[in-house]
Amino acid sequence: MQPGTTAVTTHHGVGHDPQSDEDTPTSDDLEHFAKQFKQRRIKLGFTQADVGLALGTLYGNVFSQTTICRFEALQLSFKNMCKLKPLLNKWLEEADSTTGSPTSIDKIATQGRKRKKRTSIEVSVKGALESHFLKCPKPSAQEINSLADTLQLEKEVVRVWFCNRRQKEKRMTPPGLPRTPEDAYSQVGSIGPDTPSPSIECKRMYSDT
DNA sequence: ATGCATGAGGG
DNA sequence: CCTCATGCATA
Repeated sequence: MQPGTTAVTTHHGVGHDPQSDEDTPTSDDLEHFAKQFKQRRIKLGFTQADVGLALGTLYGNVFSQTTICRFEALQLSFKNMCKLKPLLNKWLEEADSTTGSPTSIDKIATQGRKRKKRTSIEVSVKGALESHFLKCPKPSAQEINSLADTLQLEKEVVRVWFCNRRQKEKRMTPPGLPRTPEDAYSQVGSIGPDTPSPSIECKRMYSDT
């Protein structure tokens, strides 16, 4: 491991831990924590779903595999990450201190609501949507209607697609970022406030389940 | 791991 | 209608 020399905490007065829970962490803190968390989680033999459930039985806040996965991948908003970090940190402490203790099982009742079947949007259509998003990330209801008609989709589907797309833009890790875990110093030089990279590589890595 | 979806809260 | 946190279902 690298003997982190990134201790940039502006200490002025009393001493305090950078990894304390009573302070808004920096993006760097979160990134590091997420990495450590995932590593330890795997080492301890837990899956993302297990953690989500454990959080529920420990503190009453149940989370799905999806959320844990997104946390580890930094695919949540900064605020959301800050909110979840203390919880996961607590779980980590518990998990590693509890040497082989059986976890209690808990279940929550599922709602009797009918969820709409996930609409599969064709790749070509997705491309069209993305093009429009680049021009206008926030189209009006009328624009959505128009688009929906052109693409032969329900306008609700189009509307939701734009909502989800906007959320993606707000994640900590912007879409298309080469997040190679083994990569240590791969910089393409100077990147501006926006993504000037015309070609984006899509890498698939199956490091763990 | 990720795409589409829900629902609460705000205006 | 939007944002935001979150997850079922699926690739």
